[in-house]
Amino acid sequence: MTTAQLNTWQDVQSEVLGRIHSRYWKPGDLIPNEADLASEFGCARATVNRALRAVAEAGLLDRKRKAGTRVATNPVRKATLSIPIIRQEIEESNRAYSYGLISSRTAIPPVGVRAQMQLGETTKALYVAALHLADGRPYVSEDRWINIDAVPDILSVDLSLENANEWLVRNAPFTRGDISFSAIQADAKIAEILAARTDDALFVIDRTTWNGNTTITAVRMIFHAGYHMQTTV
Amino acid sequence: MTTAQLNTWQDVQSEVLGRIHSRYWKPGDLIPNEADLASEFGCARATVNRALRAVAEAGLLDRKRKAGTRVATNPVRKATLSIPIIRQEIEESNRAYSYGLISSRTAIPPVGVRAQMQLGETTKALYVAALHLADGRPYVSEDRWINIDAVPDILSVDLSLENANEWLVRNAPFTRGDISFSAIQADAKIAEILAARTDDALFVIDRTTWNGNTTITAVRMIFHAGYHMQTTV
DNA sequence: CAGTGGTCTAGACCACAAG
DNA sequence: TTGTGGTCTAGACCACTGG
Repeated sequence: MTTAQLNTWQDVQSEVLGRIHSRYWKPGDLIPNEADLASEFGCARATVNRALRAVAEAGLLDRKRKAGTRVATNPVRKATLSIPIIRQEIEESNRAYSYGLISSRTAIPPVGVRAQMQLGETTKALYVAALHLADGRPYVSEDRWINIDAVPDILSVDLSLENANEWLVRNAPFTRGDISFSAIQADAKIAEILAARTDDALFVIDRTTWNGNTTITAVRMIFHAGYHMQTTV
Repeated sequence: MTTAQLNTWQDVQSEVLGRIHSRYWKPGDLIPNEADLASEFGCARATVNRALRAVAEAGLLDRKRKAGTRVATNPVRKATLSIPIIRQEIEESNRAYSYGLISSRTAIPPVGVRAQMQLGETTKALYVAALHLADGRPYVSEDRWINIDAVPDILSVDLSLENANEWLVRNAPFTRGDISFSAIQADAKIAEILAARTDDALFVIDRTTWNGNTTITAVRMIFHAGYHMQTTV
């Protein structure tokens, strides 16, 4: 295969992707090393490296020192989904965002939440229930526990005016988060909140965020019936 | 702020993350330019660039030519979830994987699928229904339409022996895919297949994949009741 | 041990966009 | 117009790991 000058790493990347898609390099194949590709493409090795690294991050190549670079046999497609800030998600679809605080109080969390947040049996946390609306219609309900020790300032915030998530995002940076997606059947209570029918299937996101080893908050977001979360690979 | 020599881009990255988390650089702040940081850290500008680019990709910085680099005000957390190959997902949890073909035939797809796949009104496609099991118990049902024009070889594959997804992954590379996650209520038919109860809430992934402008396949995966998809940010 | 990818450097030029 | 990030280069050394 002869190749013209490929000057940018994007050029190299698309050449590489082309060779994979055309099956000129097949799954499992060892491809030439960076130095060889660089001289073939007429560019510097660093440029080839940048391109191959990008393709490897996308999951289409496996790279190992000494062993070389192979076309992935099980191209594990990585979908990057940006965890939406609800307000943005709603406003980007040209609907009016609004927010209602349902309840806010300190209490000892139930055992499940306590375990998830690694809190003691007698440690109180701030419980916040709220509803986000799009064009006045229920969009997602939010059930949140906040670790007061980690974020004491939260107690002085008026959560009927400012949405807890947005306050936390701005004032309580986190280093790590676990996210879980699932489906639940609506019970009478959540059905009423979301204007759904009992037994409707609802999409749920559970998230716990940490700053180092300290839990910041655990939240369950239950979306209105019919919600889809979408992304692209 | 004085800083010792930071020699690797990872060093620079953690210093930068530290300054963001400690709020030494606050959301919205303009941070020094690459050249200044390079001299402060005692490394080359390319090293700083590599570090800042990584942090920006994680969503914590916004970078613009001429305008400089700012700490993101709405740190859009990007969760990368690797779309699982079902067999791997099951085997990694130390359960036995098995697979059953329910049906395989060519037919004209229903209008929704036809639109999604951009097929003509009279174009036939291959329909495959299958069930994946973990330790003999239903794990996920798969309902798939395959564009025969794009992948004619699929017709000569014995899909009772080889799982359609794995065959496609190996033999029909794709350039692009749309994915959607949602929740549905089990009807009698799917409830029976998945050993669930009617009205159970089930987690669903719909995926359409393309090679250039050609649709390869559209698939709906309906997971057993109680399934969680998890990831980390 | 030796080949491969991983990274750093110093310098250079370019593309974009704010003023 | 000009400051900023984006990228390329050529060369160098290092870290990991397969054989």
